[in-house]
Amino acid sequence: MRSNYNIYYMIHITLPDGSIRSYDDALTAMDVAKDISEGFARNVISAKFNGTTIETTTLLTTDGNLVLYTWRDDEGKRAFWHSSSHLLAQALEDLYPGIKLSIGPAIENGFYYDVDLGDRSISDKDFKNIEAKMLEIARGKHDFRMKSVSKADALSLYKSQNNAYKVELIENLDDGDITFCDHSTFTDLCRGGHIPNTGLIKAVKVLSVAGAYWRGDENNKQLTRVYGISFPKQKELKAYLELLEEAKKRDHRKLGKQLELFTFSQKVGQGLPLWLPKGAALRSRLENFLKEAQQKAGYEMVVTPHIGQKELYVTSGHYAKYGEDSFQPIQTPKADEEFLLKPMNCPHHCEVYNFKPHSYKELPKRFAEFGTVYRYEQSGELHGLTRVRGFTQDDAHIFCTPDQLDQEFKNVIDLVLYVFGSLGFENFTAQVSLRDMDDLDKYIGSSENWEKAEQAILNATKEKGLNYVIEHGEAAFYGPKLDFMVKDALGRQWQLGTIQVDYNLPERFDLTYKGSDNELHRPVMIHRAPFGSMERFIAILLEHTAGNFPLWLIPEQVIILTISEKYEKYSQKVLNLLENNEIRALIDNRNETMGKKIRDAEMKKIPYMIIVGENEKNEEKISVRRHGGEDLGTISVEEFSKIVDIEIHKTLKQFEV
RNA sequence: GCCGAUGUAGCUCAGCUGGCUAGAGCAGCUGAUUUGUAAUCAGCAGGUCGUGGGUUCGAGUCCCUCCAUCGGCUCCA
Repeated sequence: MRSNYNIYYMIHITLPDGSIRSYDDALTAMDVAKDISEGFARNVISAKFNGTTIETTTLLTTDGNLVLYTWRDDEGKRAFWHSSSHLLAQALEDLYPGIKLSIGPAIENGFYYDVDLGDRSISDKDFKNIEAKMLEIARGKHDFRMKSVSKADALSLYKSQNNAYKVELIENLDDGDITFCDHSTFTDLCRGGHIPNTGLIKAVKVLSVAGAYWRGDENNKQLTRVYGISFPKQKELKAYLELLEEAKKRDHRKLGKQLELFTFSQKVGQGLPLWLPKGAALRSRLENFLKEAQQKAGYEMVVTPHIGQKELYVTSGHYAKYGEDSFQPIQTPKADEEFLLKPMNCPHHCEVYNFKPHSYKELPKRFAEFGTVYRYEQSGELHGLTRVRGFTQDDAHIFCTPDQLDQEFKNVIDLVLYVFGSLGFENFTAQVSLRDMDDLDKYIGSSENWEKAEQAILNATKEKGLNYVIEHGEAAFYGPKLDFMVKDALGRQWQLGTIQVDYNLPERFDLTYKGSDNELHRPVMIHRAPFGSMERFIAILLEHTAGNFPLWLIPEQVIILTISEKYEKYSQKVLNLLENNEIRALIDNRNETMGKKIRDAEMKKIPYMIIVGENEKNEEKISVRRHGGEDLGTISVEEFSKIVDIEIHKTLKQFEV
């Protein structure tokens, strides 16, 4: 790497392991990779220099930190998929001349491109053509080449194509910062971060099309979004598609049907789940579990009606915000009388608080209720049990003094962590949802109170040592939130537990307490729901466990399988013994073979199978098989009860205040 | 609500370019079998092909409306 002209200075490249390589001339990231090893260089597909994503062909002219990425790194995948989206765009332009490109980023699994197709449309019948075109381009092994373009040139290019989307994007960029990326005959406005050439893309799949509003605003034109994914090897694409198939088997809608937990009826209405006996049993067990913990944590249960006068929601501010988009008021024979189905429990709980004057000595008051609420979600938004129109919140509202807020908030975090821990949710994200500072009109309440509330949440979250992310613009209209996000089988994030600080409703409902100074003060309110809603929580739990719920929760823990009808009496005796030990069991004494009964029990995902026949009857014992096939041998009911007890207490701990 | 797709028996699915009384497996019912760790055998029954219109000599199949579901977008108190 010796040059005749630059012998007086050296370039020092620091690699992630801390080693420093020195070169006496400018060189590319790929040159450094080759210098490390030719084999490694063949796998390098993208790079970062001093924290900025660069091309592998970018000339490094100064000292700095270089990170080289392969397909195994997230950064590498991002570059791979970002590059693939260029191919998608080119393929679409080839197949649908005159379309207008807008944006096309890499996403968590793959990439998309949003295009304006004019009056044409794309459906899944076209996917094969698009894939074939993309692969054809890929095989050309075209290099990705970045170039700087002046703002004027960039604008004139897209203005000549009548592409208002790109023009809008460029207008928001500074002259000098504008780059394009070329490959083959294709060019696109682009910030950079590509793989070396198109030839690395060996497998491509167009996954779906969808409408997507320009800039995510439903007032803008809806573009066509084409989703795809690509891989360096055909084998990897196949594995990915198989993974998707596997995930679909854990879909809560499928399992809910299979395990007879819940159903929907067109006659009842969309988004209105019907809980079947087993689902209802599971649900009430979950409720009791939380009730017990809440009782220890000083909550008091209340019960409030499913409807409330319209005035209630005018007072709360919800009517102004959501009135139009809600189930419309219920009329009565009396003119001017209107009730709303309750879309949340807070206004009712405010009135519960208001039933008598409070002293600071009584606070905090913690009112809890499994409150069923109804929200008119847009039809296109409904999704199994995770997004419904009628659901039950494990709701509670804490009314406390401003001084108590921090501690109360932290206590609620403990309760949520207890709930998540007992159900095996370890991979959750704590999301601190704050205001969108660019659109403050959306929110009600004083900015001073918002400031206090946001600070309180951040403090508690940090102090509890939660791994958290901050999302601006995700707050509720009346206050900031701490949401516990969990992913479903397909990797979609759902909000389960939520804790929200609210200074607003106490104001609107004129809630007060008498302080030690004999003056009236405003309490602070915390809304919280550890599950979020029973429906969504059970849905996500189903997807996480694939229906193999924790033993303490599952509706049917044990099934007794009789070898033949001759052992029915003994099986009944075993059932009674199990029931005495508070084990939930049922008997399968059908006239079927053992193989058949086991198969059925396996498919119902019952954790334990007890087989009783001649031997068991004579020895007064039971033979136990665990779901999945493990044989626990022939043991007594007492020994079995101990096994069950140990397993239950492994996951279900007592809540400690 | 918007874009795209799908809708056949309780469940899972066949049914090609429109052409005899719409098929299968599982589940159900009846009978035989009395069974030892993932499907015993036989028979029976079960569908206005999501809904309402249209095209056609003829529609599960083609077209339109509506409904529901699925993947996204927007929304999510």
